[in-house]
Amino acid sequence: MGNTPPVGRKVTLSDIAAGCDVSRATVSLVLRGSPLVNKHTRARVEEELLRQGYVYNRAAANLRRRTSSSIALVLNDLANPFFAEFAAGVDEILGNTGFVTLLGSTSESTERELAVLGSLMEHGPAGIILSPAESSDAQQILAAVGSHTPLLLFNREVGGDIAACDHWDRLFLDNQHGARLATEHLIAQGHQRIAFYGGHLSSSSCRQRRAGYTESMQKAGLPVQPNWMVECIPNRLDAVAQCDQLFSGTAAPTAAVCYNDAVALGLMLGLHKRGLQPGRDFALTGFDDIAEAAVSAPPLTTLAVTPRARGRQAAELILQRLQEPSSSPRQTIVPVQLLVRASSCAPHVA
Amino acid sequence: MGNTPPVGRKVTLSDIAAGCDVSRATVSLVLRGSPLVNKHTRARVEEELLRQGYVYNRAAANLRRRTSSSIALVLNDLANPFFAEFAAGVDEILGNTGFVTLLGSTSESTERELAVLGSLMEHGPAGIILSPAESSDAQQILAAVGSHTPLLLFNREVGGDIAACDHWDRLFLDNQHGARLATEHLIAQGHQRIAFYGGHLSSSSCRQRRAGYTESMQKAGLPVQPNWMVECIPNRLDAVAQCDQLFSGTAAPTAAVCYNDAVALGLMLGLHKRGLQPGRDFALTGFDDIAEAAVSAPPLTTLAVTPRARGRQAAELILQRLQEPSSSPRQTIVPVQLLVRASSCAPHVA
DNA sequence: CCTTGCGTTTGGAACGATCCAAATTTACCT
DNA sequence: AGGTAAATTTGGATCGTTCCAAACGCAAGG
Repeated sequence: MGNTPPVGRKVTLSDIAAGCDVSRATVSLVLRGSPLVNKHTRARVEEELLRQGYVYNRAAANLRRRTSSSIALVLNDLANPFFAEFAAGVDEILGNTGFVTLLGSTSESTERELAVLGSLMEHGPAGIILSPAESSDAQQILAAVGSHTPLLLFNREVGGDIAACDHWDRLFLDNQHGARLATEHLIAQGHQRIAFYGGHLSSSSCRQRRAGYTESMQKAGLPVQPNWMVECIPNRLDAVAQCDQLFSGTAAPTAAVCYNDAVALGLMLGLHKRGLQPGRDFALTGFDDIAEAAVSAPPLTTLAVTPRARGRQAAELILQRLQEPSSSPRQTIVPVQLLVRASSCAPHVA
Repeated sequence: MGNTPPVGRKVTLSDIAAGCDVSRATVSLVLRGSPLVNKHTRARVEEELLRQGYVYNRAAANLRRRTSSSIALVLNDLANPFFAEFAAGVDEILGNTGFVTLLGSTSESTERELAVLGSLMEHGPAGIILSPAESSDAQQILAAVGSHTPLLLFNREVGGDIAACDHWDRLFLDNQHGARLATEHLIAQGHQRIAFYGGHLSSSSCRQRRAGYTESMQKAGLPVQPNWMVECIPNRLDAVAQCDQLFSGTAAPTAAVCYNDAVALGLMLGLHKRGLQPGRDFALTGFDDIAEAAVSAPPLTTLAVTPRARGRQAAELILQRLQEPSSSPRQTIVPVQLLVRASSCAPHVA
């Protein structure tokens, strides 16, 4: 008794069936924990499964059942800690639900984005979570993913004919409100000449943050000088480099709302180089609350967006969508929270 | 002419075949670019593919061909920028090769690691890239992945009966040599009382780095005080918290080799709190060269490990293994490079 | 007219699972 | 024992693709 497992081939359900003299159907029922099968049969089958070292072939099952057990996660920049945390959150939930995460990283390239989406679609994901590249086009993405796979757009709006994609779910940060909170906080501290520093206008999140800033400035009746609106690549290095632009006009700002934490930390260094001490001579705020914001010198006032929780939320949203495929699309705007730390001091009296 | 695509169902190869009146086999040949099919037939089929919006079902093809087009990537901590960069590198290469990345994040939990591996195995990956959790057991992992799927161990050795897993490929950093470089650099700067700060002895990389440190100290004939070997959780927060331990003994160190950059940056803050200025009153080095190392105050001397390149390398190694499944297992130790910055000053003369 | 050969096309059996209706066994009640 | 209902098991078709051997059409050669 007990024939040996097959050699160059994986153990299949038929091998188990043959090994303990039942039909394939019965083994299948055991695998899925059906209450139909008899206790003793189940025990015999389970022993055989162990003995032969069976591993379930989910692809075959999915083919037959016309289901899917994967979710595609396509990110514009996985190396960015914000998205890395987000991905960890997504995977945390999906892993618990028996789904597997198909990863794709696009490095902000729309070409690569389309290629990655195309390749992932061939694996038939049940849904897609997409944080698009900066200049993604709605039409092209729609063409790549079709209209049968639910898609959750995260973090950024796409360009082009958005109307065609109004069946997508959306999960965005409340960028505008966040920037308003930061600006109002600086105004409350007594600042009047406040800049908006960093980011690219081509990204929707930057435009939204700027809008919040502008709104608050107008509401407070404060003017905005052109040289207080500085664009830069949203990383530390370019933020250091563009610092001088802030001070190129006649009226130098005493504070800045920064596009994100990376930019804010870069600006701190730039200020140091000009002999200004951030948190004493100049106030500034960030966005994201990355790990170092709490421990920089001075600690950075910023807006917490809890990317890991966002990842979990995104996963949950797409799973909900799978449950009710035809309920109307949802747009979720998640609030952000102002964390006041030492970098947003009151204006320095010279 | 031209019947419409099916409704509640995906377009299949049979739909195309029916749509342009050829057999399924012919369509299949067209899809795979076979030279056998006639030019005109190919054109007709390709038009029909477009017209119906066909998307290839790779799972079905893989089932029939008994192949796989995915690689599992299982990481102990995706949220860590080092691994996020690594993952981006892996995905970059795999994406170009038509493979898809199955992601799994384990959060340093061995339980979750086994669960994730089990779940990913059901999708039949062609290979596995694993950066194991701190106290992973070789036997258990082997049981989870079987011995038919090639596995590349990254970054850490696993515990338990390693002999059973000597068919795995390995890709490690040269931790010991790196720590030696850092220690020797500090010695050359004139330091004699040098600590090793941070990390957990349960991780193999920490043990290796300590070994390199100890080796260099012995070679230079320098004694090591017990309170100079401080363990801490390898993140910034705990590194700040444990700082005082360094100064608890009679002879305070004047420099420290830190387990990694996060720890080093934390230590900097801890030193500040004690009124010591890192880079002037105390010298220190990190490990990893994370983005902020270059822009901290002072900039951090560290060891560059180029995680993105490591990711690309890991992907290439596993692809090579798929090419030659039975060549003998490889162990690759990649060199690390010392980057001298301002944090590693000469001893301060009081 | 029959063969031969080449270039193309094709039906049907796989791959490893699930579904379903029908068959079989077991249990229970008169 | 006979009959019926419940519990358990099962064969065969099927998911969407690829493989393979066989068949087809057609031109050249005998």
